[in-house]
Amino acid sequence: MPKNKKPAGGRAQNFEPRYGKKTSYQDAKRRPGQASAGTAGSKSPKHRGFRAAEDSAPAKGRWTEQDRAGRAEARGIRSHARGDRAAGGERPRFDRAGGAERPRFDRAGGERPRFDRAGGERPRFDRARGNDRGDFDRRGPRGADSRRDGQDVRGYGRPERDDRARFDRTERPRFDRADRGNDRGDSDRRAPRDAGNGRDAREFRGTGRTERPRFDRADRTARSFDDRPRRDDRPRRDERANRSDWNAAEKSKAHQEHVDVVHERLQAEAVDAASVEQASFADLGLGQNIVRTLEGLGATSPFPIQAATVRPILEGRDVLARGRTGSGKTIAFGAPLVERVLRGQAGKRRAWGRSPQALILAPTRELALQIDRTVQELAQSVGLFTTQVYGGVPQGRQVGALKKGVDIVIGTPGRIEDLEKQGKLDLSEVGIVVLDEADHMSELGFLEPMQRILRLVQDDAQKLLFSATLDREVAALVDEFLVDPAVYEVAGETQETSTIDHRVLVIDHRDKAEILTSLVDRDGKTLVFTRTRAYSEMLVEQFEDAGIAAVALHGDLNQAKRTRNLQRLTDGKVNVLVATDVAARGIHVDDIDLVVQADAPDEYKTYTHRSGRTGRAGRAGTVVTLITRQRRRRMTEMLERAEIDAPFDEARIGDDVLEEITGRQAANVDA
DNA sequence: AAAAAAC
Repeated sequence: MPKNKKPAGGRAQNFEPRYGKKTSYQDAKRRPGQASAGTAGSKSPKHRGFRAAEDSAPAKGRWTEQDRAGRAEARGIRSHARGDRAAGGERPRFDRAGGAERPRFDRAGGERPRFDRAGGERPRFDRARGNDRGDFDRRGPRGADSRRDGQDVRGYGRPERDDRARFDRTERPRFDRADRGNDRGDSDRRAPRDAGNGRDAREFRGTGRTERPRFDRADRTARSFDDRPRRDDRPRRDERANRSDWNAAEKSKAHQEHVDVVHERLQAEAVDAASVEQASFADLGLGQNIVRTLEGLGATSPFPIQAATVRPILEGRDVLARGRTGSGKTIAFGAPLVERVLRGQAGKRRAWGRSPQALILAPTRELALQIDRTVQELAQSVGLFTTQVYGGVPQGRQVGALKKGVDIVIGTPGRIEDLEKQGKLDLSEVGIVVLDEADHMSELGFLEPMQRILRLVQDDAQKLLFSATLDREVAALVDEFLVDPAVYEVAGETQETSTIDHRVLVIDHRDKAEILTSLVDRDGKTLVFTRTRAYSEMLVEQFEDAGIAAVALHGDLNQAKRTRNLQRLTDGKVNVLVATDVAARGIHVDDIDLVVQADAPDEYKTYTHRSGRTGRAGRAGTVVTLITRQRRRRMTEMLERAEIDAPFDEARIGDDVLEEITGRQAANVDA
């Protein structure tokens, strides 16, 4: 029954682990997820990330280590493609003149590429001449030695970065919450000027790898669609066979073993907030209308991930980007995508029945809807049209919109394939594809539909892969569909620069129901995650019985209920949403300040994404995970992989710690 | 093992 509202307990407690000791990787000065003997996830010979001694045996060639990593991480695809290239000696050429068929993206433009042709020729990156690893995969050998030689443990391997991101948790300053929002470039639209003092202003240059294309303004060159290599110049599909077999086998093995697969971290250009904060959206190359619309959306100056990706996307590059949850990824791909479609459509907009030029794919319908809300505004401002294509609703409206002609399709894989097969959605002119939550879209069940869809768009369509947990799990897609992708992440995105407090409550199972009720009995918006649909329904009932209005969100509900229930939380008509992992990724509700994990997640990525429903765009939030005693070890290991340091508290019904969690949040909301 | 994604 309604209780709590106790004002904040001592703040300091929130940052002082009172349970357990520091996690092992802190002591070891090593990042979780690093492949090594001591790494969680690679200790067991049964684990996919496990590297036995013989693993580092005979060097076979310069890309052998990568090859090996690829086999473990990408189920062999990547190595295949590499092998072909290496054997061929030279990277496939894409000779524009010789091309029998021009990409259809430029169909209306006569002989000239229409899509961003101002910049002239695209620079050629000859992989065979030394950049044999590409941007996607240039991490050094993963042998035990590479960790100990003083290099950045994260694998940047660039000595000049030592002044900045050491990722050495024990040495990093801790920030009080009061300071937050002032020291983060992305926490505040006011873009603090003092951010990152003492760091090098480092733009998008590939330090230490001279062969990487640079993105200084001066020597930046634009690339048209025509300049892009055609996919049939790449290794043929039959030569890359049995990918699916690999996937299925590896995945099912992982499932059988209940292994939380830790993929190798993607190597990325770390974009320093301080180095990009000067640029405005207009500076980055976006047009007036879009810039104005962004302002209307509350985006007056670019967040770091946006500052990083807008330019390369406008240049036509394939881009992989990792930015923490709530860091503004939708705009990071949405704005340049609209700009680019606009440029490619000059003079031929609004033709009846025109086929879409861009496709944005999301793993859930709610996320597709949400992306559309942002992208549609941007598109409208320049006279472009978007439509959603997702399942669970009658297809009539979607088909009707497509008949009239749309420029940008946003949707989920199933319905998109369905309409395409019915001949009601023509993907052949799609020149830009975005995969939001790309790592998730590369998982079993999603990967093959994604591959089928990507084969339907233009061979040389630009691909943009975004996720807060982007890792090498996307390798299967990258190898087949991306060309020389640029990889970005935002520097310094660590727990210390986050606005999320993490707590773990160790409870008795018999207390669980009552503790859950007391946690959601509060003023702010609370999102509760369960492992199963049934349990989420059960909890809703339980909360309602306790007089707390709550709604559920899971895949057993029809789409109308799903949409309505989420809306009710957004509108504030209820304060409690109980959801399965359908709501784990991407969903943005402005002011969720407490996430309760009624069931602990099994995977660290799930932890990251669920947690990311709070603490968005620099706002404060708390994540509480309930576990029983016997799960402590597993929880500790998962937190290590998620790179989260959270205090464990024993809790019983009515304990102060519960009041502290709920009461403090209520106080924050008032503030 | 569960969840998501088409009808």
